[in-house]
Amino acid sequence: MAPVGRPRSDASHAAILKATYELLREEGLARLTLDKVASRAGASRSTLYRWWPSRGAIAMEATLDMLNQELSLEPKSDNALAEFRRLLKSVARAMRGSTGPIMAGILAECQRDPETLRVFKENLVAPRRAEVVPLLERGIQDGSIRPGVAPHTILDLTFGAIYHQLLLHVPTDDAWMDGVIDILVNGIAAKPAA
Amino acid sequence: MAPVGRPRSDASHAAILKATYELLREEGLARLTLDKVASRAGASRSTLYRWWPSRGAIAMEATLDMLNQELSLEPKSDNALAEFRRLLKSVARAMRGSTGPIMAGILAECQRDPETLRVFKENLVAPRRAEVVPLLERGIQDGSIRPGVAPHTILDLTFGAIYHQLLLHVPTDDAWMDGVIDILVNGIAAKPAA
DNA sequence: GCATTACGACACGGTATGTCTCGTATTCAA
DNA sequence: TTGAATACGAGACATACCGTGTCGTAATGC
Repeated sequence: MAPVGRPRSDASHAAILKATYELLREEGLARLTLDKVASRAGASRSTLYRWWPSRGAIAMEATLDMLNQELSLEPKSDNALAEFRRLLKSVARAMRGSTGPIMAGILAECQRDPETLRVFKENLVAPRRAEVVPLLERGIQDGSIRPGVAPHTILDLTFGAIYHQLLLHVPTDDAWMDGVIDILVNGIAAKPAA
Repeated sequence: MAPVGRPRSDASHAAILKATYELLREEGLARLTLDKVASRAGASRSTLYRWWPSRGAIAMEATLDMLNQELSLEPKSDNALAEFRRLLKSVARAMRGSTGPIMAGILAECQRDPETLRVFKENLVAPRRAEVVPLLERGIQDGSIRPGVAPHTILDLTFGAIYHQLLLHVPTDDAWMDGVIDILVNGIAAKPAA
């Protein structure tokens, strides 16, 4: 049971993630090469390949580390719908910074590497949804959200809208996000009786 | 003014686009190389580079040719909102076939090549929106869509949702699309009086 | 000490890129 | 009919990155 041999170097691990993260901010995932990561981290490419299967995997780990710091769901409890609003705005705000292009790059990488997509869904999409879906279900029960809508579909729409702007490189602002939320909450159909 | 010298070969042009299109269906954009395109088309790589600046540009032209055949807005005229519904379903249906992965690949390519993104927005996104936005504005005027919503934001949401499923490789069906449209039309907020 | 594992440095073959040269083909104008 | 201009297919070339492998050395437990 006792691990034998020289242990993995935490310093090297940290240096690699740091170098990856810096390079992602500077040049984006598209121009990220393992050569650059290794040389900036003072590591060798062998070490990278020993611990990660692909470029996408390294970028993913570096990004998840960063995202999980940046985005934390603080569960204030008033109306569930109001809380959902706050959540969306915080996501949109995060994507407005240098995190946005990195996320777009990761989504792109997911298209060329199924394994990266799997990790992305498993370690980012699924956990986030697992937090938000109960919130929406609570909203249905407390009467702020109408019954009959599938929480997952709500999330497809909202994150879809944010991804859409990200991928098309359309900058977002609070007004845009307010418009999105308004449509999402109230719909676009004219009310029968105003 | 008269063009001098040997004219561009239409046969070669067509063969290249056909080869590109076939390879896109077979292997996707991620595995598309200009070598393969050239050899399948019986052309030389020189010819490809003479007429297109990048892999993305070739893939884009081939895809636009195909998309513009596949998707045609047939303007039946009843309620504008009903027409919008039909449009969305036809887009979702198109993305369900082999076109979906190709679109996802193009969106990915756009993240690594700004010029490809520019062409994509200019030749696909913008013209489509130019068709649909007036439809939505008509819906506002004929009373089926409530005033105050920005047509562009509606499209950000709807296409965002479709792209979202595409990029995360989540297959869609009619039920999902119905759910999306329901939320979009009616919103998620509980009606004050049911 | 000794087995075991991690490390950095480096080399190798493979693949795709973008640019270039070459000989040949096709068009128009003189 | 000749020549200038341009396109074509074939292929060479340097470059870049990839993924793997080898080496000598360093660090840990027994």
